[in-house]
Amino acid sequence: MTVFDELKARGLLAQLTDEEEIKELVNAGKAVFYIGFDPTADSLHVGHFMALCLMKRLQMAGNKPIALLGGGTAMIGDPSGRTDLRTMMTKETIDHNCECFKKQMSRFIEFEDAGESTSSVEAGTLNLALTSRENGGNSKAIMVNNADWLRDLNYIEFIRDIGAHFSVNRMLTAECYKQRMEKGLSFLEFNYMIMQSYDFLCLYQKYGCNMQFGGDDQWSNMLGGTELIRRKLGKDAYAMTITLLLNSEGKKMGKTQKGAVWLDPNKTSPYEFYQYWRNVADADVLKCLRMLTFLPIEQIEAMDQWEGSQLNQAKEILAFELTKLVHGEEEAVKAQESARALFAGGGDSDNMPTCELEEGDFLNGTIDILGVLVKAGLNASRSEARRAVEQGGVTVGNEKVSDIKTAYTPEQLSGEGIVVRRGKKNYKRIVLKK
RNA sequence: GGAUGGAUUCCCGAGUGGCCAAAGGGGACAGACUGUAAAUCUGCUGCAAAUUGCUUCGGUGGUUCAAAUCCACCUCCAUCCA
Repeated sequence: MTVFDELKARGLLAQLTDEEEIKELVNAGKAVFYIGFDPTADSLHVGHFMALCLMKRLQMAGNKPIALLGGGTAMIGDPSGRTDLRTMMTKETIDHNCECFKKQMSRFIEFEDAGESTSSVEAGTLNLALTSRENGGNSKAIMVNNADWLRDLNYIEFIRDIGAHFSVNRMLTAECYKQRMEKGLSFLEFNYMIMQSYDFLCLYQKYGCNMQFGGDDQWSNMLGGTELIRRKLGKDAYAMTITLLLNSEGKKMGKTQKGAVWLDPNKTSPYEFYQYWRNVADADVLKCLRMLTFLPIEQIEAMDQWEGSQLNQAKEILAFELTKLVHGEEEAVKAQESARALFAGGGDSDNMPTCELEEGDFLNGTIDILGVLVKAGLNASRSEARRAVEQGGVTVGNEKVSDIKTAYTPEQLSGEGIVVRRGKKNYKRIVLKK
């Protein structure tokens, strides 16, 4: 199966400027494509992950990826599909986020070393990659930051040179501004599309980048780029968007009430990450497997026959595969084992999230259950913890706690400690700090 | 710059002097039922030393025994006019 057919079969493709052309270029490994990532936070999330997977897939087929960090565009903020203004970030925050993105991305995608493209290299594999300076031979990715060409732009020059090619009338009809037409759109944000279009032009000129991929919400911005290239250079460039990963209720996936599901293990632990996918709705499992994992498409199609509780296995596979991709096999195994131990009952609790209590946490030699819940982060406040206990949602060991006055002494927590559960899925082991 | 309307708890939104920690809905959380799913039903949803106390209704001051509610100024947003 060709890459293009595979992408299609996985339901990843949303909109394309020219299907035949793109298909041909991509299958032949001749595309130089870019995907932009605006550093709006200090970690990548699931949406970025999909884009990185796409990058990986195309790279494996011999195409050359360019990862564009939006150190310049993040100064403006993309209004696409948003109902409100993004909070403005300082340069320092943006630069810091760029660094974080860089590190995370290098885990998924193979990048050229700095300076590699000019100097000769000794390692055999790299040499091979450099046999041709044309896009065909070298499929190692490069990383660029649009801060390099956007931040120092001269305003007058820019609007004469680039701005003149944009029709405000047309821009206003763009889908991505729809929601903002009701609530208000500042001139600052209105410029975002032009910046992104300019990026494409720059990359086209500098690296021969002839394709741009991105989330489906980027469609308008991407078209701006292809059009600009045609007007400025009279050349064809292509754009293609990835389907947004929506759940059966039409909401974006990868979001929890606490916020995004991050790829950074310090922001979303491998266990939480695993649990997120373990808990997707029946209706969404197959879609997620297709769009997010690298499992052979035939294998996924076979699971399509599964029904009812058998789907639980599919969820386990999904959770495991994704955790493996993001955090590595070792972490994935750990997460799976602790999940099985907790939900299948009893067993090994070695990998359970643990909270250590110190001497100061005890008042008059004891700590009450509410204190434990808050300390363990299972509840945000004592009031909340109280409610959880009163409604019968708290279990210590195998015993339901029904009295909010229940208290524990350091002796009760010594050794193995106790396992506290709030609700069905939130566990924490409490031990004494040594 | 002018006119008008607006800002209420996680979100939407009611409240126009005491009966207001603030209706209703959504979401979240907990319970029942299940398959760590969905749907449904029930409870619950500011904080705390908890039949009580404390802090909240864009901001700052003021009137009053009493202010989300009245007054003044300010900030921000939307619509129309320029």
